Amino acid sequence: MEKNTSFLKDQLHEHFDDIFETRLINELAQTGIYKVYKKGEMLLDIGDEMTHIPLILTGLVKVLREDQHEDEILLYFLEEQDTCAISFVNCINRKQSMFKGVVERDIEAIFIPVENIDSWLAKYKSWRHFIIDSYHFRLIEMVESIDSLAFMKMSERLLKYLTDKVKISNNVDLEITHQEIANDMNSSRVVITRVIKQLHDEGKIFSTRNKIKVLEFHE
DNA sequence: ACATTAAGTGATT
DNA sequence: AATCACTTAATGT
Repeated sequence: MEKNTSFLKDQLHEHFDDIFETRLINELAQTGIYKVYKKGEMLLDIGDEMTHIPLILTGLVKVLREDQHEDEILLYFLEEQDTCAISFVNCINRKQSMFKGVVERDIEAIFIPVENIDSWLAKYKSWRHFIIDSYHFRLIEMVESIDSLAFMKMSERLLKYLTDKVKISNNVDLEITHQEIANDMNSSRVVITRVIKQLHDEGKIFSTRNKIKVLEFHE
């Protein structure tokens, strides 16, 4: 037990040192549960009851909304230093999740039990800021997602999707199929193929089987 | 060489 | 922008 706690402490210092104060890190290390998930595993399904919230050390999780007919739409990604504050509210109310979380790139995370989350809000300023910032950031991403759906043309949406992927993976070379993109964007493969071809011809991307290189993107 | 999976295309709604 | 039906190209065994 002692060994495990010190391992968690090290991990937290490595990834969250600039966010959390030492006393909080000690508490997190005592109550947190360290877990590793592989790509493709589901962290959370719609309807699951929330018992823990994740602090992501490494890797990437994508958060999706799903309708009754298994159609999915990508909402946002969680990466290092992120948590899902939305799930935190669910925790406190003991409500079921509205979202689905799937591992996009192998993750290491520390799971914090519900019981502590609430009391730490009053106790630790850094924890309070962390949760509020996270909530704020998630909201901004949601608004972007709505804008994209409501106002942008397919080609603009796709380019935003691709450039977001580039930013997150720090790599302009993406390994992805048209079908996977269609799933994330709740579109059809044929439509994606045609828009990809258009962007390719415009010189904004370079695409081959299973690969897309993003040539033009702006911060 | 063959089977499987990804991508391209015209026609239609 | 979506769907159908089909073709063509790339890749794995």
